[in-house]
Amino acid sequence: MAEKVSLKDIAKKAGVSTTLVSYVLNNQHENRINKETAKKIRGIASKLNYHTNQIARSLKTNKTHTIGLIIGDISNPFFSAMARIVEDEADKKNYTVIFGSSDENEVKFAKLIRTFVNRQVDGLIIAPPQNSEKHILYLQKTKIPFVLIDRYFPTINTDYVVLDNFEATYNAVRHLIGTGRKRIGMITYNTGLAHLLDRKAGYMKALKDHKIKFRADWLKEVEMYNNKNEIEIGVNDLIAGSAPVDAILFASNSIATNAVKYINTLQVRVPEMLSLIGFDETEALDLFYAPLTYIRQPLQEIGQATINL
Amino acid sequence: MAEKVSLKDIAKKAGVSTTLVSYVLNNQHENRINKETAKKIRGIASKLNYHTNQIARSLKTNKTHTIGLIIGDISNPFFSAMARIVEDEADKKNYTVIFGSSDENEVKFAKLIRTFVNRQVDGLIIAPPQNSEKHILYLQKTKIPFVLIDRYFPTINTDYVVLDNFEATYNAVRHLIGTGRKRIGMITYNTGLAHLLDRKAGYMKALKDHKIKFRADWLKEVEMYNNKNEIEIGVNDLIAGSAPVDAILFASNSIATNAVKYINTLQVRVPEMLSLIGFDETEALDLFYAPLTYIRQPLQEIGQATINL
DNA sequence: ACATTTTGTTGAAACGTTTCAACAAATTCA
DNA sequence: TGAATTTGTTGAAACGTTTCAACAAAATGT
Repeated sequence: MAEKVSLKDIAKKAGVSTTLVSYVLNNQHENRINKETAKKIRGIASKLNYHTNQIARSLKTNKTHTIGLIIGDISNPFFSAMARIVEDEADKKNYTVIFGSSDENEVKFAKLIRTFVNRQVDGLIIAPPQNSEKHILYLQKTKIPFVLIDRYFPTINTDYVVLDNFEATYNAVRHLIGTGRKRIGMITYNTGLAHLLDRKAGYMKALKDHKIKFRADWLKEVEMYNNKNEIEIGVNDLIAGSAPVDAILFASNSIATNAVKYINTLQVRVPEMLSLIGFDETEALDLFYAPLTYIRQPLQEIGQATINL
Repeated sequence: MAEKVSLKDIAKKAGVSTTLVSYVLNNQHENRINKETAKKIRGIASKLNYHTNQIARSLKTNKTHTIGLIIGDISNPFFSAMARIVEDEADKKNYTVIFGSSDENEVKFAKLIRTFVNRQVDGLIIAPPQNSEKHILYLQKTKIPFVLIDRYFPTINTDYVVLDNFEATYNAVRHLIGTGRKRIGMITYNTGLAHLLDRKAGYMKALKDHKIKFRADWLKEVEMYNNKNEIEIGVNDLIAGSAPVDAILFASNSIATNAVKYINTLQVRVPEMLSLIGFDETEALDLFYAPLTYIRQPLQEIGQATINL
């Protein structure tokens, strides 16, 4: 029971060639094939509970109908939301997605690329970590189509789908200023990732354009991982330091979550004493007593654009 | 540039047979093979930037080194945390994971099973939705190893890794009673899924064992999807109905999140007026002004046990 | 009646591996 | 020295598909 059944088995049972079975089951040459034999073949196929061996098919056709998704961490809500959208879009086109978390680690990232390439994925969707330029360049040589999401490398000419991060933070800061805030801090990562530099640049430019002199102690840069402590120190500095701020802009949802958790334990009234703006909506923050403003990424559109590329 | 290079290419360049190349690259028959030729082959392989075609290998070996993960929704924190752990464990054994979200929908679920089986996954990890027994039975015939997680079917004899849900809610309720609560409500799904029935049963039994007479209007059962409204109505009934409760037990993280969000907008002091206990820790709830108690699932252990099976 | 076209079907090669069975040459044994 | 063993290598089949090129039989045209 449940032995593997192949085209050959069907062919034998039907007394025809495997070619014919293949044609019928793939609806090819429909105009040529005898309706009766076709029906018979289909009958046998379903009686034997035949299922195409995709591996064999892939080997022959050189298409795996698989797309690889490499993100920072699938358990991060931002990425898992992304994954869900990619999955749905892929499904519409009958693709399956395999995923891997890089933990923003260049070595793990390289390994994932290698694995996915070996598996002959038809395409890749990638949120590249810092210092991974060379692997992106490698990928280009390999001719496997890929798209960067969320991040990009200004020095490399690739397809990418990212928010206009500069504009996003620029507008956010302008909004804060519009509501009367004058001392605006930001917590971001100490990284060279272009999208984060853009966010920083947008922040700076907005201050400048509104004649607010930027102070170095308004900007806190933390590690990308295990940064809980740093974030708390940063928050402390910002609200209790020599020049306390009246608003903070967080460069990512995970920074925002950690910071807000901490602020939650403090005696700070939000938004009366302190305005907060986050990046990437996340359910986690909905429960904060004061509603947070978000810079929302149009994930749906991003996902779709990506798959289509 | 970047043309596909195969064993044959290496063999030709090295003037040996593909057999030998295969042996060398897979470190087989090491004792037999001439060190020099081995080195030469390896040299050529890396110069040509050879990478095994896993598809071809899989076809021959009948192993794909892929495991399929079918959960309710990858963007649900509980499942994405699960996915992350599965990924890590799989990675340790050099497996890749493909995933799919069933949305608790039996039809989508069946399609995922079919897809993954066609792709010859080596094994499956499944959080089965309601009414999917027949697909599980089908899977058993197919001889593909699989494990159920989070849920199980009492009528089917399978491997599964689930929390002792009965015990968990039993203890939670006992704890509430221990802290003086006497009118304890529960919000769960109106479903036949055994693990949720267990949670309900644990709640009931604990009440009974502590001589608290259960009242039907303490128990609210909501749909598994699009239940925001129902949950809010449920919460309202529980705290403002004819017999207001002094504690609520939520049967899942998503119920808890929705409920707490709503409670957050009300004039209810937690935990003074109302105790809350959730299921499956989720970051979302950390920001609630009052710390919530959780029934935490030992995800790590679950993941490991699962992969090993 | 013969040539042409259409209809229905098939054999065999190919995709890139793995692996069995075999072999010649070199080495060891007695 | 001849037999036995070890060392190093290989040809070819197989995995389950897809697809090209070919063919016979039937139908059509003149």
